[in-house]
Amino acid sequence: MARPRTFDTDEAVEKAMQVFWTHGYEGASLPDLLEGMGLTRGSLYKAFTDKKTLFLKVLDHYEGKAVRAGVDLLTDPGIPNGAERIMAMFTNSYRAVTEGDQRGCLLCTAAAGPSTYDDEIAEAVSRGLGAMRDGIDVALQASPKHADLKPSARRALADMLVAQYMGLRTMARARIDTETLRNAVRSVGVMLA
Amino acid sequence: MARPRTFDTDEAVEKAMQVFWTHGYEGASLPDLLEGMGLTRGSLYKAFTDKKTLFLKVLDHYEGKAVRAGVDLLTDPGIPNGAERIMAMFTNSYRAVTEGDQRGCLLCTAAAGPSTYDDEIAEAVSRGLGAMRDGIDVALQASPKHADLKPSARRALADMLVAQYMGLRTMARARIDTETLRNAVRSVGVMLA
DNA sequence: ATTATTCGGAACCAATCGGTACACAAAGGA
DNA sequence: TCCTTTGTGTACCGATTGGTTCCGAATAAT
Repeated sequence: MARPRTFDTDEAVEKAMQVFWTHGYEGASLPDLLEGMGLTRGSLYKAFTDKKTLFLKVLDHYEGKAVRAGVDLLTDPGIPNGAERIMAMFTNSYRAVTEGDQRGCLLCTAAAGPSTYDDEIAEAVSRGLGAMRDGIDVALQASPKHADLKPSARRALADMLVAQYMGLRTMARARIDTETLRNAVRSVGVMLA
Repeated sequence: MARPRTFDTDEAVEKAMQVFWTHGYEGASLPDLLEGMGLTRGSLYKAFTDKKTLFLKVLDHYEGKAVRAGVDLLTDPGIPNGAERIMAMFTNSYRAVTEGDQRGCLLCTAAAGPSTYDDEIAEAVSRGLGAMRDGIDVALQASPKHADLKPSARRALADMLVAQYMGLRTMARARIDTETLRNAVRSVGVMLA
């Protein structure tokens, strides 16, 4: 009954995510997005309403992909010791940098940027970080050294580790030297050991 | 021999800092800055060359003021236990939020933003964070529990604490609930105790 | 008083911003 | 086949961006 889309919406969101991830929300211009997504203004606005709505979709996508991957790792029973799962998460972040990815974490970049003045973005960021916190909490329950912490204390430790994660990834984005990042990760390991 | 400035440069930089602190580098428009600083385009460009140069000046000013205050606290012999100094720094950050200041840390915002693509800004951010790290390192030397760590391990712990600080302040900027921030600070206290 | 010099202010600039309007293309239902 | 509906592409929009130019005003040295 009507002309079908010639592009895949999910693919387009995925590509938009790459653009936002690199340039940040405000730093990504419409032309940047159009080129990265491989479509024209008409299509973008028809399918995604406007830039902010697209960004919210991208944040959802990021949660369902990057955050989800992290949570999967944090809850992976294949690694019996939960502290090791947490360390794997931090080590992965470090390795991303050494392998050339200095974009940090999209959620963290959004936290420092548009979530300051936009409630919906702030809410999405908060949701994503909350998911990470819960994942860490589950991992801590599987850590011999932390399993019998009081739930409130364990949860507080998880909050601290989320902050640690954010700081680490923000430092990566600022191109802080890898030695410093390595040190920070190492110290987290000492703390959890 | 020539007409003198009718405004004080340091005062102008201080006011510019407030604007950048609130809106971030890219988010602060020229009109924002002009209004906040109380001068016109002609004066601003005559005195500060351009927006980026002004921002670098602002970062210097921030280092000489906010960062310096933090380092002073971290090295304050009036608090004999260095771990307590560090906790005072984190507690101050938390209190800033409860008192209504959700702007976070200018350095951290710059880290997530323009330092990604501008080398000079990245360098200034790195320098400021390095100063904090050194301050924390000094504090750790004055902590009975950490004084006899190997210097490399102590330094690594300081790096971790800087990341923790960045994460905490970035979360504050994203308006994460104060309970979470409180938890994170509390856990840092447990770790250092 | 004259002059050299810099300041402050406003007009102005091209470029870019996010977003809209509209004509055309494509597809399925009648 | 025609018509309705929706996607696509392009031209266009006003607003805003950071930055420049230029002129009158102010000041200090001569």
